[in-house]
Amino acid sequence: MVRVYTFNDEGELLQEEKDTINQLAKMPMDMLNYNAISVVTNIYRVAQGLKNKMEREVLSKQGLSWTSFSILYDLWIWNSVETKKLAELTAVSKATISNITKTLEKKELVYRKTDTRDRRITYVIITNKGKEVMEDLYPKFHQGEIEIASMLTEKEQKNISKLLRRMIRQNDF
Amino acid sequence: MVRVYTFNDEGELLQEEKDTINQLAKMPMDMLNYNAISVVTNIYRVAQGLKNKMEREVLSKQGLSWTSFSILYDLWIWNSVETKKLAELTAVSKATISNITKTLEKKELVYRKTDTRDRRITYVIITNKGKEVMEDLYPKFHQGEIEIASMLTEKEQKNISKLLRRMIRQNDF
DNA sequence: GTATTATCGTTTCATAGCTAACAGTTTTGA
DNA sequence: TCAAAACTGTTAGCTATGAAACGATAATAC
Repeated sequence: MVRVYTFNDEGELLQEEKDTINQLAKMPMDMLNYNAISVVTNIYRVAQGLKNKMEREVLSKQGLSWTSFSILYDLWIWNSVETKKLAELTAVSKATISNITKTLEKKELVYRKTDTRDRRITYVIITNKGKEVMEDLYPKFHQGEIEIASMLTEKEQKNISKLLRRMIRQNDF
Repeated sequence: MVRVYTFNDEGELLQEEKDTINQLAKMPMDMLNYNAISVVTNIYRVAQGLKNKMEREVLSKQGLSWTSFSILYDLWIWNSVETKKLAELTAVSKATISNITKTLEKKELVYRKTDTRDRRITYVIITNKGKEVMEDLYPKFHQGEIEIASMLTEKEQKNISKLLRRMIRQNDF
């Protein structure tokens, strides 16, 4: 759960940090936007926390990483997806997809198949064993999501989702 | 920017996905908590987006990863920190700290020093070159934070931070 | 119709990240 | 006192991650 700043209990940046930034970065304290710092830091911390929680409590049961699980989930939904499409969907590099697919293939959860017409294209296809793994993991994964979000009321959940989607859209994430 | 679910423009899960989950995971659609799905997915997506943006637009100038930057930031503030403390602060394993510290040492941004009294303890200390790197990077990093958060009003920024901090506290992230 | 260009996936090489094993050091306990 | 236990950091061995180079294939241009 990597984080940059140190906050106190009220979510305020420590005075010592403010002073250091002021002196060392030659940035007067009134040039620092504390709200922006807080938004970015807290989003990242929650994201890392939930990734770690899921990998530790759910995905480790099947020896899968978050990204492996994401890819296997896509294949569970779509059955067969081109390597290139997987890279776009999960927004990791094609090299990473290549590696992860290799790992999933070693576990016999997926297999590869070259397109017969355009032989540059490779499809990745989920196996029955892969489907069984997802049938086992998905309900537990979703339970984890519910737990994590349960710290907010339904209204708050809708609200935070709306704000996050705006950030995604306008920042082109 | 790894993500699991596919949403349409309104932030709704695709019907095809609902059906698949329903059939394959034997989870009736009314057992799925869409708000929880949305919260978790969108938080993760924003986090990955901001990490990628920072690494691409800011940190790559000095060849630093997000975690390397976090560690160097801590050292910039505190000057000298024990390896063990760095692992706690950044919440990565001590093995990772060992590796990253080695990389930072190779770049001459930090150096190590063994405690003279308790020789099990190793301090990591920032060099002048490390400080110069932070003086260069930090203002650009903070500018990136401001940009990302600027998609929200000040009131929304305060609100989302409050909700995220509650998730951090109650989930023990 | 062939040469150039574009596309796709893998490989290579580097860092990041984890768990487990290890080595050295200090503390504890009887 | 000194052997056992606890602590700290590194190493070993694995997967994940990306950029760049590469090899194979297909599309384009002339």
